[in-house]
Amino acid sequence: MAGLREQQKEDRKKRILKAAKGLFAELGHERTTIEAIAEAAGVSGVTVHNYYGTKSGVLMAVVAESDRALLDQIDDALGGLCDNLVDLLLHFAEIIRQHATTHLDKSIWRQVIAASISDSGSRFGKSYHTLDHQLALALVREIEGLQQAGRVAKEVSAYDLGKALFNLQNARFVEFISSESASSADIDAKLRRDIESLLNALRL
Amino acid sequence: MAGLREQQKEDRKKRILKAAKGLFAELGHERTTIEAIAEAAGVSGVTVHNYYGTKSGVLMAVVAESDRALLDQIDDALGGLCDNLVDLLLHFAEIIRQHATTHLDKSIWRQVIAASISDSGSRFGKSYHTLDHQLALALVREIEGLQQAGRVAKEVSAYDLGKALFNLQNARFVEFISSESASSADIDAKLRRDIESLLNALRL
DNA sequence: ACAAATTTTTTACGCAATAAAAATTTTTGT
DNA sequence: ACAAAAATTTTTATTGCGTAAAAAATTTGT
Repeated sequence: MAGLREQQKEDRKKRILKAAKGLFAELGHERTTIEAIAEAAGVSGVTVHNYYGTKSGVLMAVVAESDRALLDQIDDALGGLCDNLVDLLLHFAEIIRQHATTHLDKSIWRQVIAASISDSGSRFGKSYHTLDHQLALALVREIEGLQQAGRVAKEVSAYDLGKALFNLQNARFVEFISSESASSADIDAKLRRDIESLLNALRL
Repeated sequence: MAGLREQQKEDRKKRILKAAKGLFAELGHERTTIEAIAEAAGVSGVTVHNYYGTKSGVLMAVVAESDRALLDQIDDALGGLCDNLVDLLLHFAEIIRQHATTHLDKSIWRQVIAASISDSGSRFGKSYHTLDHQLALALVREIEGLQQAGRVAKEVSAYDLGKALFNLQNARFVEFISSESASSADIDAKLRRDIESLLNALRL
């Protein structure tokens, strides 16, 4: 049988995630109740808690799923298109924002980011940060390409540079989702100023 | 009387904040109940909600108070001591971490940061971001000093550079509070790599 | 001092989160 | 195939956050 129990667990997890995905998209985070998710998934409310801990835990799991899809395509989407660091980061950031807004609205993302910080020690908090890290690594790989092409100093660590740039991007992403009125173009301009002022700070 | 009502409101606010400050420090965020704060302040639980909206709202107000104290001394603490950008930011970051850890523990700060994102539209969320911005402006002023001294390119906007550096610092600060084991020295080293790799990325 | 306005408190409710007991279902051994 | 054992879900109960509306108390203006 290779574990009927395990199989049923996987089934329930999937059903819960599917139900949650639909309800979150339809009603948002606040108006979606654990009980509603449970009912739609055909389990009890306590079972949802047993699997995902908190409502935000369920939400983070939903996001993790779509983030894995992003990871699968990010290399192709970047694909050596940019020939300099500024364009690379701006393109990267645009992909992230695009992906985020097509899947969930800003208020939901605020909950996701907040939960990833307040529950950073939980299973799903950690899993979220792991995915974030893998996203940063995609940026690192592109930077290595730029170094090969002589567009970035070979002396600097691509990893360090990639993580720093990712952090800059992430700070502006949080700003993006924190204001309903912030447009992608607004944030793009700000991020450009961030990176250009840093890159040119020591060009005396 | 020039407003007895206003006076009493201020009184209640102060009592609530004082009670909350003590309870949060003693018991942490989770084990501190709104009712306990209310009782210690001599008001009803609903009144606490009326003033601060949520438990995290109370917490953000407590933090805002200590942040104002930091703002009053940050210029002196920085006081033109550093003669280059890297040292300046590292010193700035150290002051922030020092201030943070002497007032509240990491778990509380996770709640504060999370609330500032998820409730960014609320009164106290906005006030928190305003204080953050003023902190960044202190950094901007120091950078202007470095530009005068010819240690930073005068062509770049001190404001843009200051905001970018502040964002880098803040990302590492969040990392600092997100892990109980992250030491101030660990984060210092990471932040140094962040800024150095960015500053040197185009030194071909 | 009294009527009006403001503010707090009381009261009630929905939901998240947690814990423990009860019920159900799968697994295991024979 | 069956009964005991083990694992898992459901039921039940409790605490606390957050919100809303009515009731009570207090200040204000005349």
